[in-house]
Amino acid sequence: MDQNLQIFNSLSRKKEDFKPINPPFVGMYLCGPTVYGDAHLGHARPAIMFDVLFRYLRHLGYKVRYVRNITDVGHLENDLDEGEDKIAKKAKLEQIEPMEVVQYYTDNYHRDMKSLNVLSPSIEPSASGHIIEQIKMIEAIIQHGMAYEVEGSVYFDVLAYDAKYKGQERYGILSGRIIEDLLNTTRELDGQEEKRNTLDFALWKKAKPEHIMRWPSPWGDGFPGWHIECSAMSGKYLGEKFDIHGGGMDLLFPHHEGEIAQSRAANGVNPAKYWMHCNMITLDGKKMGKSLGNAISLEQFFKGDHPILEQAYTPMTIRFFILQAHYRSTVDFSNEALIAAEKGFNRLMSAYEILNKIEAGTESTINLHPWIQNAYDAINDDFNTAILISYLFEACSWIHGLNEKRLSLNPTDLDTFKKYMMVFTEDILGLKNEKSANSSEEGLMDLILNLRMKVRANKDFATSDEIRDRLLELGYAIKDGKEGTGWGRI
RNA sequence: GGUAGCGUGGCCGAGCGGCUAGGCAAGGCUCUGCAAAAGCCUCUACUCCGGUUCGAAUCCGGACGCUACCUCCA
Repeated sequence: MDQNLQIFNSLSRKKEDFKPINPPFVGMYLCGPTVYGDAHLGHARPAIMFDVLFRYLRHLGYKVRYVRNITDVGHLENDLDEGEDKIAKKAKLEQIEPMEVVQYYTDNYHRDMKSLNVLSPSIEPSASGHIIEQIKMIEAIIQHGMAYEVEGSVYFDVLAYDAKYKGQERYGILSGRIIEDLLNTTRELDGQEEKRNTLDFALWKKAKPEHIMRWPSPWGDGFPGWHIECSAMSGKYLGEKFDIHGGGMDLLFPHHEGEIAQSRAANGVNPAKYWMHCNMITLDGKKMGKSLGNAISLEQFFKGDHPILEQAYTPMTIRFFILQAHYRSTVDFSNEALIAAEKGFNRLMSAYEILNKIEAGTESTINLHPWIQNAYDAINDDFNTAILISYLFEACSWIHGLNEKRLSLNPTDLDTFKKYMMVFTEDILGLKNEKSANSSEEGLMDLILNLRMKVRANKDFATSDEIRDRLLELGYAIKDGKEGTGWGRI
């Protein structure tokens, strides 16, 4: 916990020292997915970024409660009165129960996150399970005069809110938006006559008779608005004021701005001390997004099943690829970039494996301490995983040096080196070797390679090359080396 | 139009005033029966134009180009 962690706070647009509100406890909340479609590359980024955050805070000794929600109600297709719940729409399309859609895509999301070695959050609440909390919160906002009911729907009164907090934290504090500008530039949308102001947003929407997802409320049957779920659930599990709230940059406005306004209106406080936003993953320089139709699902990446993909990419390649860029930068997807990431990652993992076989020497020719501190400094500097990875590659070349006896470490230092390689690679970055060979395969290959070695000793290169070529056809690459012959699946 | 931000070597990507990451590709070398693999070495870039400074990719001003948000979005 004695590391000097700095986090870029979207609220102040500056890096700030991380000081938890209630050490050693840390509460963090990440806006999870709306489960109406397959998880795509864009979902992976915040999940991985918060995973590293979660892992690191735990590594530092904090007691972390990590809440990541599942949004399974309430997202309007648009802000029109005809607006229809996303889940309901999908359900109608596929002729199934809305909760069936939710279950299916939630399972998919979990499966993909698990492949990416993303740890489960401490609590994963769903919006549909917290309707009562949301209603209570809306009632509080109405009571404080910052929301109003019209025809069974409830809207947040942005101007009333702004008037109340003028001079302190106006509406727009997070996104830098200015009410007057918004009033001038907000597009004219139809069907907004219920609202007092175009900026107002729905807290509760009346459900039409044909609407299938609906809950009873003091204002009649309906469903919650988009932003209220996160406010209600974060408040319930993390308290009115917690440490870190995050999500994709596209949620900064209006979603997170709305959350701040709702929480302040209901209980007077900005819910989070630090707001973190990760940038977009782009495809040909354009944001990858479901609604833009250019999203490639994680499953498609893992299987190579998409016209744009030249090959399949393993989950760890995806994770490594994302970690190689800083979370606040956009990262542009391309086959070339992913293939580069794949090769780099394999090199890292093969060195990591060799490390286990290194034997200690009598003295140390590597000074580990600056390296360890540099690596910590990198992660402390607003999670600069790219820099941290560069130190891992420095370590790679040491490992090769140790392996070839050009370098040496005494027993204590070797243990330290191994320990920190594990800390940085596995514990913090969550990278792991995914080479999977079952034991019978292992045995068979040992047998074949031993036979080939004998043949080679007799200079029967025709046979040895035949073995090599036939194995290649079967998808196994032979790697002759000084220390014997290794192999790998292609 | 408003609000954030970006423009770095063949490609991807760090960088927050001097020490000028890292990965991939490329070239060379080592190893090797050959090949592959692997390892080692090499490769000095910051869109443009001004300014501040002893010194700028890094700060300031301007131009051009690009992106995100302002509608659902990770």
